[in-house]
Amino acid sequence: MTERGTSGPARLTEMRARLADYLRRRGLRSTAQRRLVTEVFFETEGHVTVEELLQRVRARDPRIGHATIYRTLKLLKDSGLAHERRFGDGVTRYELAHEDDHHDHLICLDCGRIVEFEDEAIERAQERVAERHGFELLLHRHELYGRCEACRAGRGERGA
Amino acid sequence: MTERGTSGPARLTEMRARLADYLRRRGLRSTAQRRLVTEVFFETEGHVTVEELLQRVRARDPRIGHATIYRTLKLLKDSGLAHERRFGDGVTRYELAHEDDHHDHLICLDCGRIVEFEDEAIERAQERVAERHGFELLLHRHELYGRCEACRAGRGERGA
DNA sequence: GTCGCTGCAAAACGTTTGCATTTAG
DNA sequence: CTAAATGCAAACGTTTTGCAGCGAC
Repeated sequence: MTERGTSGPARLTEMRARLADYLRRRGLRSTAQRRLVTEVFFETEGHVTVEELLQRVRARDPRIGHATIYRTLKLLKDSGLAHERRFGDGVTRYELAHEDDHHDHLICLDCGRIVEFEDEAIERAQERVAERHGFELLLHRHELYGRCEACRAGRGERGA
Repeated sequence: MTERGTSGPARLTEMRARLADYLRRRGLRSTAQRRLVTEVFFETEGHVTVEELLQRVRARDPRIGHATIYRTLKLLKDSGLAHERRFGDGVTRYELAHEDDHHDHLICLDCGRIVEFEDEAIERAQERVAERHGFELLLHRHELYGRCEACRAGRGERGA
């Protein structure tokens, strides 16, 4: 997995600025809770569920309610900093948006492992399909479900 | 959209037989409610929600409870006669399974129109991606969201 | 001092389940 | 007669909302 766009601390600064911008433009406020939730989110890798994020946030401030997490994640999504993902198991996951990410997901049905992939040929084929049907393509969801190498070898572990 | 496999009434007979088979094999029963729900489902085109199906079924027998619909749809899914689809709007839809159906969906974000597509190049590319990551590909979900021709021309209609 | 934000609890949503009763086999 | 299926209502898990009080600006 290579870094895209700015990296490390510079990227963090950039993300904070982007959120600040988004808030200011809409007359919204920067509160301690919002800062905490976004910082924790920025530090978290992969595809977090709301519940996971809530736990991490409460480790630092137990008084945070789950409504705040939901509301802040919506903000992050709307400002383009987070992607919302629903992989058919009933929970919504969020992942940090990268600069130019068109990646999709491979999910192991046995252990739940989530792998990202990008495929130019598929991207192009999608455009072709949309065009063929007179659609303007705005977004897509592409998930491949299967069994990962570890699970096929019988050494898969349960959980995420 | 071309017919695949058997067509018309022959197809209906075949589907009924397939369900009967599935039930017999597992010691399950053919009840009046199950027959009603499956017949209504067989008559329904496109991607029905549970609620829609319930309404159609209740038009013929108002005493049917929604649990029966859920339970029967699960049966239809498990016997391979129905596909379960969840397009991010919070409702589960079901569609009749065809013989050799590898199709995916194009969904209009404005009017909700659902169009089916099939693309061999994408199917092959998916296999390649899975293999590249050491996955055995079992199933996939591929949805393209955009605006259909009618909506782009400003004459789209709301609803399904 | 506004007016947006918080936390809580309650409501909403689609779906599943427990149970007493009915019914297929 | 047995065990599966039904309908109802209650329970479920996730997400949303109403609201009184709090706090950013």
